Amino acid sequence: MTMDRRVRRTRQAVQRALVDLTLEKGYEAVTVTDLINRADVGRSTFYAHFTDKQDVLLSNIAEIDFLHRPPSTSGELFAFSLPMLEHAAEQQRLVKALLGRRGGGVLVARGEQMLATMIRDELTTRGAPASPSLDLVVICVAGAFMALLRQWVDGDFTATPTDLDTAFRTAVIPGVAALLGGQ
Amino acid sequence: MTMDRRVRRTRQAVQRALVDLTLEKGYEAVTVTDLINRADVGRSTFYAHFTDKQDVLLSNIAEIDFLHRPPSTSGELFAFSLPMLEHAAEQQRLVKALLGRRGGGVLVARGEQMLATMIRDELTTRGAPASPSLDLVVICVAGAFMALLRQWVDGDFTATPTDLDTAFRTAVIPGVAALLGGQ
DNA sequence: TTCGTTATTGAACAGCATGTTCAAGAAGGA
DNA sequence: TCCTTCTTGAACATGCTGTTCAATAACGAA
Repeated sequence: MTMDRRVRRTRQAVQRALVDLTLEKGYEAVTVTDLINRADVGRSTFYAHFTDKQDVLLSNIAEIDFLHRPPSTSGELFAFSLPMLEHAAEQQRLVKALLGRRGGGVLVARGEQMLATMIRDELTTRGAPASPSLDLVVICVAGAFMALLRQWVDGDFTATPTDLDTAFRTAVIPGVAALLGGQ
Repeated sequence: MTMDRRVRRTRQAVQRALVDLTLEKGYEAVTVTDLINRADVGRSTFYAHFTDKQDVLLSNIAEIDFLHRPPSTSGELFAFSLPMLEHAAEQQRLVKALLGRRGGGVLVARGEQMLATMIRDELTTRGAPASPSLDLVVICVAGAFMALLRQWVDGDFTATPTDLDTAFRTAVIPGVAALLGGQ
């Protein structure tokens, strides 16, 4: 499981280089050559570890660990929201580089999918019957949350996690609650 | 105002080439050389009209005209929804190429901004006091709608416009209504 | 410390995309 | 018709990609 120390050093250096360079130039503008230079790693070494620029991006997913939180099924609806936002606030650099406007769109898409799955599970657990139309509502909720997150990140984290959480709940909880109550 | 016929022909050929190629390979994978070949246009001609691949993309915005609908301020809340979706359903090819997963993310971002502005105006017109927290709710609503649209497009337009409209309203109208009613 | 294994290096390479230039020719429209 | 404007194709410098290879360096287990 624990890799060779050299491997660890190399991979980390490249991953950090991607974050740094993305913050500086935006993900699109970052080239493999940039990564190599910034990470101070041989070109052949890079391709021994990653296939792509995007491969480096995806390898960073594990580090955005607030996307993997266990869905706290008990308690209030969408309890994931506030803790997730608070966690994001603590990882501003990383989150901004990877999820921001200047970041690679891939992670946003993945995040939205993971969120949607999480939300769908929560709703069916609470008694909503699985159906195509439920899925559509789930997309709305996930889209709302991710849009909020993106906006926050691109606006350099003005507003507090609580502000965002409140807005999110204001917008979607009444609708979802009506859906659940009506069963 | 009306351009030289040659100019019209050239620009159209390139724009169409972008749509076609995006549907085939995805926007990212399309190169300027591809556009030139498909449009059957000289390289120097291309650069006489566009600066970029992205420039071609943006020049297509005007064609997605349902993003410019006048906000029908009267009648029900978010009346733009169903007509917009119906219009999108009629322009599947174009919409899928430009707004889909394989399309350039730029237009999605623009669409979300325009939507947010439209929604904000509608809410303030109806008496919601302008404030930062209102803006956050607006982001949620716009994000929900765009997420729905993206999902629809990438799923090849299964579901009807009415289905989507219903889901959208189910998810966000109760929350927004509470916000308006509470004033 | 030793020693076999594994990772890194740097340079070189072919391939391809970009964006610019220019003189010659074709098409437009008044 | 005739002047203007657009298009053409080719050539070019530049920069990025992804691969290869033999030499060297670092690792970690015994």
